[in-house]
Amino acid sequence: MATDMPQKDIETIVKDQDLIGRRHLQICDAALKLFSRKGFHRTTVREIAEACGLGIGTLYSYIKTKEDILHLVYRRILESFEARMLEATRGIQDPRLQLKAALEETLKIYDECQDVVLLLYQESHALGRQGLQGLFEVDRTYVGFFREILDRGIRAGQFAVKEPHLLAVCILFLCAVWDLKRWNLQGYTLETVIESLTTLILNGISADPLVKLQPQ
Amino acid sequence: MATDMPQKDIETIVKDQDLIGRRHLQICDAALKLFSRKGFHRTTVREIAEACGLGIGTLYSYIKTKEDILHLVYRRILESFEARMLEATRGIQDPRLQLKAALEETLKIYDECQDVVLLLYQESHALGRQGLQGLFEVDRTYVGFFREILDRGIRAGQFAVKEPHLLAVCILFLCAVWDLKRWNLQGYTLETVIESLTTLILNGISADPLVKLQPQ
DNA sequence: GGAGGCCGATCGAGCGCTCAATCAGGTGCG
DNA sequence: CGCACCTGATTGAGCGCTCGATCGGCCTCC
Repeated sequence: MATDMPQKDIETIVKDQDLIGRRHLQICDAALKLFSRKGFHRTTVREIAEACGLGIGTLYSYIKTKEDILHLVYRRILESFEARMLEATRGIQDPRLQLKAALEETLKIYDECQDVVLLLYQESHALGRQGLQGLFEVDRTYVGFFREILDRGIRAGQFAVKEPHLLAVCILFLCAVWDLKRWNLQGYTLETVIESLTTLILNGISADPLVKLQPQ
Repeated sequence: MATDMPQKDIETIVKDQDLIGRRHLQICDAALKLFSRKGFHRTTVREIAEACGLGIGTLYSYIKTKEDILHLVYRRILESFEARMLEATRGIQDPRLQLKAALEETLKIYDECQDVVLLLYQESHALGRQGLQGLFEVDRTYVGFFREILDRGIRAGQFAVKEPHLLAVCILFLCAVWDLKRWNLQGYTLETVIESLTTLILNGISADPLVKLQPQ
């Protein structure tokens, strides 16, 4: 599962693989905080070095360019998202309930990590072509996950969807509204959003319109 | 209509208001192309000056900072979006049809102006607080427009929506999927997306589930 | 002649990145 | 054990450069 994404392995001066791993974690932690607060462009490499307790030169022993740091951060984030997602929906049989659970978990993740999601949407264009391809790949597996749920629901006759892939993309995208439009959603709670989106989507794709979730 | 948004009027050296207006248009046109192609940060003021046929010094007679240019561009874009939107839905009585028309027009705009929409989502954080407030204001009127349609539909008993504002935000946001996730939507046509989103949303909020649009 | 608009050479702050010097820990030898 | 040696990680001053912004002189038109 995405463990073998197109790695674009970062060139390092240092040889020790174990050390590289630890340092990369260190760098990610520091960079993530700074990027979230100030954005990628406004954060200097010096700041990152200072924040993770390394000299600039040392930092550059573990990366080749500033962009590499962004790449590290993204990779780490998306892997953790995907893991949580799989964990939260594993073993649910009913497609309707599984979709509901997937939506709920994604929104919870997005709620906890709003800084990160903003970073993903706003700064990803700072990556080069190769870096973007890597991101796309991960996103595709995430979307593919929603798509599988939709497909199962369609086969079971519960969902009426003509373009499952398109819809999967839309559903996942819609979750980001909570982060990208939060300034226009003040006053709403996470629970309200979960409920509203779930209702909208489940009703929107339901094959049997009489079985409405949360009819009220 | 948004003509009196919090203007954050740009300080200029030049006095002639008419000239300022023309020059600002000139600057917008040039900057928009460059920003779309290279993003805000990677575009230099020198390039903008050259592209709009002004000297750097002259350009700086019509703005105070580089950020001002972004602000000008955004203002112009959003005003034109709103105008098209109003034009396309004016006079439609049935809330269902009006919502459908609003969705369709928004998606068409977003299709034509994908560079611009990307710019809006990716670079808006380069604006200061004041600039952002201005954007938010315009976005709110745009959202408010969808909200009015929803409210009318609710009063008419056609829509079952608990949180109309939240839903309006979601609907408008969802349209951006066509631009922000286009790399994952290759192969789909604008028409397919319009149809799928319209179906999803109208079914998702319909009070009477038996009246499905495009049941097929 | 002077006010208003135009110009681009110039400034200097700030950036990503390098590299020669330094340090720490392991290894072999007497 | 102690010393010499070596490899590889660490350091930060500084290089080269870019960019936003300025400023003083120039042109044009009333």
